[in-house]
Amino acid sequence: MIQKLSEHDREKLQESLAHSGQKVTAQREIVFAVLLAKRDHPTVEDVFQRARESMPGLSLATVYNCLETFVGCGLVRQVNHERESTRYCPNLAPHAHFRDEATGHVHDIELPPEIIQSLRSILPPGFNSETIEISFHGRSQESAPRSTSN
Amino acid sequence: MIQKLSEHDREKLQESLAHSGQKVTAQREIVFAVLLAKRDHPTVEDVFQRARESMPGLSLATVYNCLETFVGCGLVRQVNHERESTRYCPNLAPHAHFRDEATGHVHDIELPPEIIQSLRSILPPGFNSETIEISFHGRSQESAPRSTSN
DNA sequence: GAATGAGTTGGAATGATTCCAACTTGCAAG
DNA sequence: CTTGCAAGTTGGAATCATTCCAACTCATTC
Repeated sequence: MIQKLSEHDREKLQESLAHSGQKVTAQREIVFAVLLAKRDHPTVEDVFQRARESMPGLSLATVYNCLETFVGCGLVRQVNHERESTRYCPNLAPHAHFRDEATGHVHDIELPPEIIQSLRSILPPGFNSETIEISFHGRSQESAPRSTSN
Repeated sequence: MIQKLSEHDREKLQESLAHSGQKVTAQREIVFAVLLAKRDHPTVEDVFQRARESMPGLSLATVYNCLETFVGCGLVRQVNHERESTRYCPNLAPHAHFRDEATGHVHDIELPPEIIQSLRSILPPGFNSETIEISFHGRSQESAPRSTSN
């Protein structure tokens, strides 16, 4: 069961939505809360399942709508990997993604500003980029058994 | 109509396929030739249309099969952008992609090795990345009218 | 020249996403 | 109030890229 939004998060939601002429609804609150509660880059289906625990009547279409709305007003980012289901991420700081091919998990990798700068600098003249997406693909030790010595 | 493969390209095809125990077929030759002929990151459907001009009986399933085979033996790369159709790219040098949101075109951006190095260096310990994908998203001046003064 | 196996084929199946028309809700104007 | 509107929600149908599958082709080997 998902916790209600903190006052702070509700305000963020309210402001971002208002900014593009939209309203806070019960469904949007829950979907947003689900995203904040477990930042494991859930798919639409994941969000749907989790949100339904708090609101059994919620429909899948609404989850799609809410997520699209959030992306539109800059509250969350989409994360695509190959042709798999789209995942969603409420981390707004500039970051890359690391996709563990063993587990399928996605991890955020912080992106230092100088890297972003140097990436921009490799664009030939005449190319203006608004967004840069970086994704690593490999294996991490997350699922490997931890050394038992500590 | 697609030109036949050069001797050099046919050899590359033959070797890469042989390397993973597969054979050169007429269909694979044509599909490969299509990729080399126009490096505009075609979709499967694009490749299908172009290849059919030379081989009208070719089936879409075969184009999917050929492209998958090529990816498997390292002859071409897949390029995904959001949830659009997968595109294919025979440029094997390390490069990023720039996606022009006005035209939908994809451009290759050369990636200097030191950038790749510095990107690898931001991964926390325990993360081993085999591949890094970088895609820019914005507008280029490709379709803007050139200055008429030169 | 029959058997084998890789490759090809067309059509059916899948699965994520989008579309749509009906329904609900909150609110503002009469 | 209560009527009407606009925004949001809903479930189911439609879409579309991709995958699956079983039948077929073809070159090779015994």
